[in-house]
Amino acid sequence: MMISTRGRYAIRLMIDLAEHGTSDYIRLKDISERQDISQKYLESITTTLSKSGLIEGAHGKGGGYKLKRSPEEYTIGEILRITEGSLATVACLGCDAKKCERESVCRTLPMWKNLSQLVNDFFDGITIADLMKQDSEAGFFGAAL
Amino acid sequence: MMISTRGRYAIRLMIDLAEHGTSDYIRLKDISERQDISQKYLESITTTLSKSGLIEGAHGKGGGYKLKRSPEEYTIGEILRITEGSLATVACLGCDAKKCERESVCRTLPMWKNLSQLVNDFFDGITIADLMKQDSEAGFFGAAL
DNA sequence: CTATAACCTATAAGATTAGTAGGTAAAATA
DNA sequence: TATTTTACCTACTAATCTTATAGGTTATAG
Repeated sequence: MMISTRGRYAIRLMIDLAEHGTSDYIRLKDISERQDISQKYLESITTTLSKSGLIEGAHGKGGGYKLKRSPEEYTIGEILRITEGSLATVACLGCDAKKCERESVCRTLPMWKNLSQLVNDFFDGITIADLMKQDSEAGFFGAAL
Repeated sequence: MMISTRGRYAIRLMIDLAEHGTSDYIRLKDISERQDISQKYLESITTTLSKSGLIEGAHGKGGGYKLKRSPEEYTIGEILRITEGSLATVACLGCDAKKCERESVCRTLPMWKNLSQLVNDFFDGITIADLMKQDSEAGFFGAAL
């Protein structure tokens, strides 16, 4: 029942881009140092984010990555669904779930569906911009749910 | 971000006990057949549940397992925290989390805390008894959150 | 005393996580 | 054009977690 480092690092990376890359490209090297995350591991994450069109990269000197939209246009839900594969809370609701023959009599399925809805709604209600302003209004977002 | 089979099977096992064992002990063999879960795997789950005092076992003929309380006195949260180890949504909030030195400046920690609270509250709001009556009022529980 | 069923310890295959290693391609600059 | 810089790409790996299985021991009922 855990969000893995991959998804968490992706969020921190996006926040870092939002905070430091108003218009310029930001080097992975800098993000790696600021966030204390291996540059190589970050690379594998940017590949995913780039292919999904969330960020764009530029080669060579002066290159790096930057956001393709403004921070308030990225929800955490979108980022996590891309980097974690899915936000399903049980295997039978996941992307590669095979049809379960107990489905019609399953006493727990509705509960998992409700939880999955809750989790997705929670993350879809928070944007990168929300996490940036956190200094002033610490931990207040997401609490309304 | 998934509840594993261990936790899910534990819930099904508890429901099975609640439905079939009004006062008698229920054999694992029967639960195994009804739920289509390996008896050996169920054994490892009952060990955990028994040690935590949620169920009690009896040896020999006529033996088996039964609940120690009535179904409405077990929350899903309690069962899952025991069988899954924890319901933390990120490693840094888990049981064996080592102190994170980024904690004071972490832009995402409040979000994880809010989510963990949400998930725990969700599961603590549902009992075994709720899951039993599901036939009539399918999927209605937990929706109030 | 025998059958039954929980209880206990150890092992293990498979999948996932969390990276690492080493190269290639493209862009800027000298 | 040569060099540096940076993203981009493919493959590999160590460690951990999940999902069990195997085989034996203990306690109880009849």
